[in-house]
Amino acid sequence: MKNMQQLEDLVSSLREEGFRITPQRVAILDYLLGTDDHPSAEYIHKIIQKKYPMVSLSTVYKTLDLLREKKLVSEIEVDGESRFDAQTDAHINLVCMNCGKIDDVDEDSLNEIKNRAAKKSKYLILKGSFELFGYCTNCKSKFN
Amino acid sequence: MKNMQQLEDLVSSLREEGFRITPQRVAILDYLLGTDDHPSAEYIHKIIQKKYPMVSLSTVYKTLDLLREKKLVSEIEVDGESRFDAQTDAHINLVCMNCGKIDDVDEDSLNEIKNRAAKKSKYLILKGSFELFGYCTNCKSKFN
DNA sequence: TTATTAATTAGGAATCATTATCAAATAATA
DNA sequence: TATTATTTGATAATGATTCCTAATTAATAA
Repeated sequence: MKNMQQLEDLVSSLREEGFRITPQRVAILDYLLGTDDHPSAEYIHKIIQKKYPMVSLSTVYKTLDLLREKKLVSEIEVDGESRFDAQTDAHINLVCMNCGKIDDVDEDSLNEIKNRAAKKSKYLILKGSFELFGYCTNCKSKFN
Repeated sequence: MKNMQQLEDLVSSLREEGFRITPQRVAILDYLLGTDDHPSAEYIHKIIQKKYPMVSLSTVYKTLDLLREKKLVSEIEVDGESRFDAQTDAHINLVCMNCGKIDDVDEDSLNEIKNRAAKKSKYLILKGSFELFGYCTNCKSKFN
């Protein structure tokens, strides 16, 4: 399994930086690496609890903070809540305004756009967030 | 003044749709048309109160809801709060992670990107939000 | 101009995601 | 195995936004 190796690498890199490797952290990272959902903190908590009933919501939040800071997960804000994703390369998030599903779409031009905006604006740009909102294939039939 | 005409047009269109034209609504719309800031609801409230002390924060929220629904203003979520903008055409928002300033940058390719993503994904896409985060010209010198 | 009335406002309470706090538990180390 | 600094869990605090409702008012018609 690809994710197994990926998980071990990320765990090693955290350990090398002096962070402790707790079952909670591993469980959360493991879950995020194995899904292309874009779960909220609360949803992650609900899922993780099935396997590890002793994981608290506040630990989920703190672990996500850590992973975000280490750039191991990306975060987007949708409708007043944060959603997380192990896909950290620049991409577009397609957000369904009905069911809340989020799909990733690759788009090669995002880096050029970033560079153009940086040149035009003189901002020092560190990250980007590209969202398109609408209805997914399942939901759009309900809005005719 | 360009904004005067623009304000009257928007007011007329609201009135024609059966909405009442209150001083609160006019004041908020007027302010948004005259600035390229991307104020939060609370900031709008603070500014409006200087001229009209009797405008409540809940009215600001409700007016912004209305203007957003009528697509007269656009909204982006940054750092847990909504920021508003009378610029409703597709554009990039450059967000300073230090001072919170937001600048608009035009980018012609956004519509093509939207169309490509729609085709790839089969989503029905209704709107987009493109943000780049970093440090503005004033703030970036502090982060060397 | 005034009366009517449905839409709107003000103000405060409620909500909800997130952050803060801190005592208890534990991963890393020696 | 003992030590200790980090991390966790439970809960309180925060803060933006939404909800609620009586009072106000814009629009309309007499």
